[in-house]
Parts: sequence; structure tokens; C-alpha cells
Amino acid sequence: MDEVFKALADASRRSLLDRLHARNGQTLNELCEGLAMTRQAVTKHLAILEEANLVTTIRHGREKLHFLNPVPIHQIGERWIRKFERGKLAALGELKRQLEKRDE
Amino acid sequence: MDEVFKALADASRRSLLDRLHARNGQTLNELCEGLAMTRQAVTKHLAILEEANLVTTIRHGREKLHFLNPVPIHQIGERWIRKFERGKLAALGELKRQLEKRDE
DNA sequence: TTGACATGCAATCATTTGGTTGCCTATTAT
DNA sequence: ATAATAGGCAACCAAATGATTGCATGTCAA
Repeated sequence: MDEVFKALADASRRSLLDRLHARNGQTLNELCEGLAMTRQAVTKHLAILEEANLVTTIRHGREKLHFLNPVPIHQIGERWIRKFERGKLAALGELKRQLEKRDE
Repeated sequence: MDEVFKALADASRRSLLDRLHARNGQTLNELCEGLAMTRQAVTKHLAILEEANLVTTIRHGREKLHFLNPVPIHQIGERWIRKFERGKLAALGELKRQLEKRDE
């Protein structure tokens, strides 16, 4: 879980996920196109995404195809974000009450 | 958005949010209790959470009360995670297809 | 088979990050 | 008044991070 959060913390990596979401199964060079980064930098980002299981790859000859794995993202939503949504209204209510109390 | 992702990337900060979720409106010292970190380290984490608008504070005499703001978390869920859930089945399907193609 | 293409590996570098220590200020309680 | 309490500020430090460059390897096509 921590690895996923860490992987998602970088805007370049989130944009790589966006690219794969737009078109899945791209090669490293395709993913590099138009980015203000060297290929090696992209390689490192992809390695981190792969480590976090957000991206799966398969070699196809001399090419490496990258596929988005949406499962960990879904899990963040289910296991983490949802927890905070339950207490959401209560939290805001309590905050509002305290803010008003400030003027007493 | 980037600030929120960055703020959530650290396990200590997520655990501070957990603590506030368990009991909202805690002081700095309360949030420090039982943590293997100095008060100043916690202060810095809270500053980052506050900067990302995940935590709101109000001074109450010499105490500073910390409140969880669940809105940015909710936005991550709505604006970011949901996007990937829509393509979820398609993505997994395409991955499966490619994996099978590997053996050709 | 040999040159071009796709990717991998390793060393290096600057910056950011997470943390510490030491001291200072403001507020409350005795 | 003064001591204790709650928090703030600043300098400093080690380690992690994001990125680069240079070279190596593996694969395909002419």
C-alpha cells in the first residue's frame, strides 16, 4: 500500500499512468515521446510503477510493452479513501462547531 | 492535487490523518503521543498536511487544535481514482489478451 | 553480417525530504 | 511573579529522490 502511495506521489508517474490509460500496451519509446525527460528517467519511473504493481510489462522481441494494472488504484479507493468518506460529514460538522466556538 | 498526493505519500502523515479520523480536534502534543518522532518532526508533517488542505487548525489559547478535512481525499477519489475504474475491465482484458498472445 | 533500433546498467549529481537539536515566545496555573 | 506548559523557529544532517551521461547488450532488418 505504501509503495502505491509513493508511486502515485510523482506527477510524471501519474502522467505515465494517464498515457497508458489513454492507450494501453505502449513501448518504452512510445511512452517517452514528447516528454521533457530522458529515456532513462522514464525507465526509472516505470520501474517504480512496476514495483508498486501499477504497471505490468511483457517483452515482445526487443520491445517491452507496458500495461496499466488498475487494481491497486481501486484498492486505494476501497480500503483507504472510503474510510475517510464515512466520517466526512461528521468531521466537517465538528470543525464547523469548533470554528464557531472560537468567538466565544 | 499534486500537493495532496505528495502529502499522502508518507506513512507517518497518513497515520496522523488516521489519528484525526479516530478523534478529531487534537492538539499537537496529543498527536505526538506514542510516536517514535520528536514533536518538531510531527509539526513539519502537520504543516505539510495543512498546506495540502488535508488538515485545518484553530488556535485555542496556547493550544492548537487539528481537524481533518476530508474534502481533498474525496476529490482524489472522484477526480482521479474513478477515471481509472471506468477503464478497469477493459484494461485487464487487454492485458490478458496480450499475455496469451505471448505464447504464439 | 552488420548497422540500426530498443532497452538495460552503472556511476554520478543536485535537490528534496524526514528528521534532529537547541533555543525562543506565548499562555496558563500556582 | 514565576514556573510549567504548548507551541514556533532556525540551523543542520543523512538519506532518498529524480535526473543525467556514457556505455553495454540484445534483437531485427537490409
